[in-house]
Amino acid sequence: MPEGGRTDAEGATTSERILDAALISFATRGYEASSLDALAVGLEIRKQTILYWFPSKEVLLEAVIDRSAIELSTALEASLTTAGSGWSRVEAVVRSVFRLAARRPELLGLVREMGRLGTPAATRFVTAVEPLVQRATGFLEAEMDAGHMRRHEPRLLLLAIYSTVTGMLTEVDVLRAFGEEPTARSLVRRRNEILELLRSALVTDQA
Amino acid sequence: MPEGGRTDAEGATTSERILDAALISFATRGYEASSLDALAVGLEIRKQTILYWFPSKEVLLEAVIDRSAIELSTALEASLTTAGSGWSRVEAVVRSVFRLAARRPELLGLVREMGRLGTPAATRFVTAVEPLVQRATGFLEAEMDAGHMRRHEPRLLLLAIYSTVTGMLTEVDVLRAFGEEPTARSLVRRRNEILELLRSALVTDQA
DNA sequence: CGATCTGTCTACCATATGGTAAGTGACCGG
DNA sequence: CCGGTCACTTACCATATGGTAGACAGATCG
Repeated sequence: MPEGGRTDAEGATTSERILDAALISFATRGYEASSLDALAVGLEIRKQTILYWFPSKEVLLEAVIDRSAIELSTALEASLTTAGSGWSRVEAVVRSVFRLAARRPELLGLVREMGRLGTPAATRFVTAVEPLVQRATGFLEAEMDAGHMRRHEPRLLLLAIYSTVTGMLTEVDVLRAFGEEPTARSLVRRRNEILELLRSALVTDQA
Repeated sequence: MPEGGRTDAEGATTSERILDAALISFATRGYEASSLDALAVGLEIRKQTILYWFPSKEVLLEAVIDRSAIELSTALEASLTTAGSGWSRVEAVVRSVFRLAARRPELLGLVREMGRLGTPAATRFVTAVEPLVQRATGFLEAEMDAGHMRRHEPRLLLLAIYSTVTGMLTEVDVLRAFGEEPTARSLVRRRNEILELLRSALVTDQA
């Protein structure tokens, strides 16, 4: 009972394949600039098959958002729970975001696209990720109270970290302007730079 | 000799008004999602008037990019030259970016849009801003050599600063998720947070 | 076997898009 | 006062878009 359409050679259902392709297109070209026709051609499928699974383009967007929010939350939630305490935990989360970006760059790209799709799409995403933000700010606050980190407004600090990380991960063209090619080696370099920066900005006792 | 079309009540020529409206639309809705028809309606002008001044949508984009790059460079170049040395100079630049963002948010929005418009649009912008990057990295390197700042890879550091600042300025929806309303008061708060963060990350002797 | 359901397809359609061609009226130098 | 240029307009067009209606093949089931 596949549920989601016929499965292809690799065992992916049709609706999954559509979601994958849509995510990539939305994240790179943007939602409005992505056409169902182009999507269909890329999938070697007729446009109406897309509209069979997702009755409108907007519904497709919502499905993409929901799935991505879950995937993102799961990955981050995991590293937020597992890792140690204090700075090492911040480091673990940043590392896991970079790992995610290397494996599925579209996910980060979609986050970036959220800004453009105002209400209600962005709201939907934001709501889905909200618990994650809560946990993260809670953690930061506790660390500051314990004196392990320099005191900052937790939400603003988180926003700054988020901005820095996603920016350094997604702005490929700006990256090129700064002389960084989008290679795996460069990704590691950027990750280390961010970690260094954050550490010197946050940690009080460099133990 | 106005050069640029008839001047309206406020003395703006037609082509200037088109450029202004296009900048705002490209920056907020995105280039592909902006239609010449919509632009024309907003300006209470016929679409063909737009195509009279800018023979194609792409040419219009290039014009918007060029003008924005100049405006941006001028503003930053000024604060990079005027201000003192060391940390106070970094602070001055960040402050001037925030001032620019308060006055003309579209400019920062367009920078954000660059990523999506791959070659050749992004290249065009990047080339125009290139000298600025050179000056900035040069300055940072000198400060590090002088021991006023913690040592980092200058280009990566600049990229990180850029990411943080533009992120905290442009991601309105994400902002809301973090509980920040896009008000003037919030803007000041975000600016101060960034300055604090950067200072503790960069400055060695807190003099 | 026949009825029904599922997944995909063909055929269309109204609208919006960027762009071409050809006007129209105001101004301007000779 | 008249020919031409400038700024802007109306008329139109090919294409692309999201979406509707309905046919068709294969599986499932009574």
